[in-house]
Amino acid sequence: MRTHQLVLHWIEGQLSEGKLAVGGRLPAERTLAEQLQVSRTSVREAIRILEAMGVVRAGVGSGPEAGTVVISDPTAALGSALRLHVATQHLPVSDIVQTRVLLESWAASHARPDSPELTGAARLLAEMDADGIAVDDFLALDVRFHLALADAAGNAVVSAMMGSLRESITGYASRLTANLPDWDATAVRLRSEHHEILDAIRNDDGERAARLVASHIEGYYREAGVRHP
Amino acid sequence: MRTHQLVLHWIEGQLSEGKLAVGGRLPAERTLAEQLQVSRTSVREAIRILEAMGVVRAGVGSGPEAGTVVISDPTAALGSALRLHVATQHLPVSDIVQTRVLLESWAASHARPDSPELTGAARLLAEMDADGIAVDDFLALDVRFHLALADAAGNAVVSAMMGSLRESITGYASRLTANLPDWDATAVRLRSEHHEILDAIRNDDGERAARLVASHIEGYYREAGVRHP
DNA sequence: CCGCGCCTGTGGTCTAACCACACTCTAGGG
DNA sequence: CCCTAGAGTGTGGTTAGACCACAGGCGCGG
Repeated sequence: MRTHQLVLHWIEGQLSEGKLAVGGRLPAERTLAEQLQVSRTSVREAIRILEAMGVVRAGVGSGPEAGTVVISDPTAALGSALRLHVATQHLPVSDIVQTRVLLESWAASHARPDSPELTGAARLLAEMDADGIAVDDFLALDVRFHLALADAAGNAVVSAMMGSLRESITGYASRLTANLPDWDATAVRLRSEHHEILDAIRNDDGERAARLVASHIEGYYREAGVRHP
Repeated sequence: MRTHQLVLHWIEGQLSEGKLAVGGRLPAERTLAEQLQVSRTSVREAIRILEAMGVVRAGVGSGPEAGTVVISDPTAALGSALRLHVATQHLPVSDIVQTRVLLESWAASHARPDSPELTGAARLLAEMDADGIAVDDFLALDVRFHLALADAAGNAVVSAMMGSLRESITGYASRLTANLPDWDATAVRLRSEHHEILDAIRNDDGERAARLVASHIEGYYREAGVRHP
């Protein structure tokens, strides 16, 4: 076993045993290196991996923002991993879109009508209704709206996966707008579809919401010229 | 931006531009460090992250197995990320199981009856029917059977996510068997359910297959005493 | 012609030093 | 007495240079 993996396992063990929890701090790199009888280099490699996985955050200086503290940001890890694999062209974008439809339909049909996330979603829709909103701003709000819907279903894994799927194709989706024949017309349609989806969820009609979400997403990509299997 | 991120972006750029593809080799660490005008340490930190993400594999010595070569193993990345976050107890196991049901039902209903993966799945079932098979061997085959079903749907993202979900709770699932009142009886039931699922897929009855898969998984966890939302 | 070592280049690890940063303490002046 | 400017301390960030184990390739000797 390589040295940094030893450090990794030690930290994972501390997490599993509850000796290290979200918000807690790892020992300083030099201290940890001495404790585990390895070099600081190896400790740092392990911490880098944990950082990339969204498990810790490293901060310089001193004070509350400093040191290596345990966080929990699964979305970051999954997102960058997916993005990299999309770059290797071993994860087709069409598969990502298809998975997104699957997850998001499920979330829509399981979203709780009275969840606070839906209130946030409604606020986002109001912002998107503003006149003369820029395309990029609209898309940013759109992402947040869809994530809010996913969160409303109350499944952390589905939320994280949804977020990571979106993150991994953000650049791609934004380039897609160039393919649209008439952005303004599309924006009008997207707005009304958003409202329909939200209404369906609030009326506790999960099945309809799921159908609407699926056709909403697939319709967008079809209009932008993406093939679906 | 930190130094290792610069290296990371450079490599990701090479991947996106197609100058680096699966099977290709990265320049040697010392060479890359000189090219990018950074220290070898920083290069190594970037490579460690890519390795953890399942994007490269590092091998010592010389020959075909040596050097840092580009691979594509999204499952590894997602799996270890999920496992770590489960360790932080910010991803409830019940959410993972629920997501697994969602993905696997979808896969069962979209699996192509004539796909080669199903032949492999059938072979796995035959192995599981062997008399006196050890519990751990049975479970290992079970994992492979379910993954084969997921692969049969032909969506790389769903396959990777399924694999990572299974990996992240392997240890957990194996501990669960201790909760079962009568393993032998359970094993008999699981075997017959597996055959039913496979038959449904082969008869092109995706809807039935999805239902069977869902109750198969949920039934197992219920019997082992796991609560579902 | 074959086989045994040396050579080379790879990643793996370690040490030791320096930097930038941000808080904390302290000594000095008002 | 209070406030402020400075030194002090501990954090991660980065670098240079050295050594190790490994595995294939090459050349020399049998």
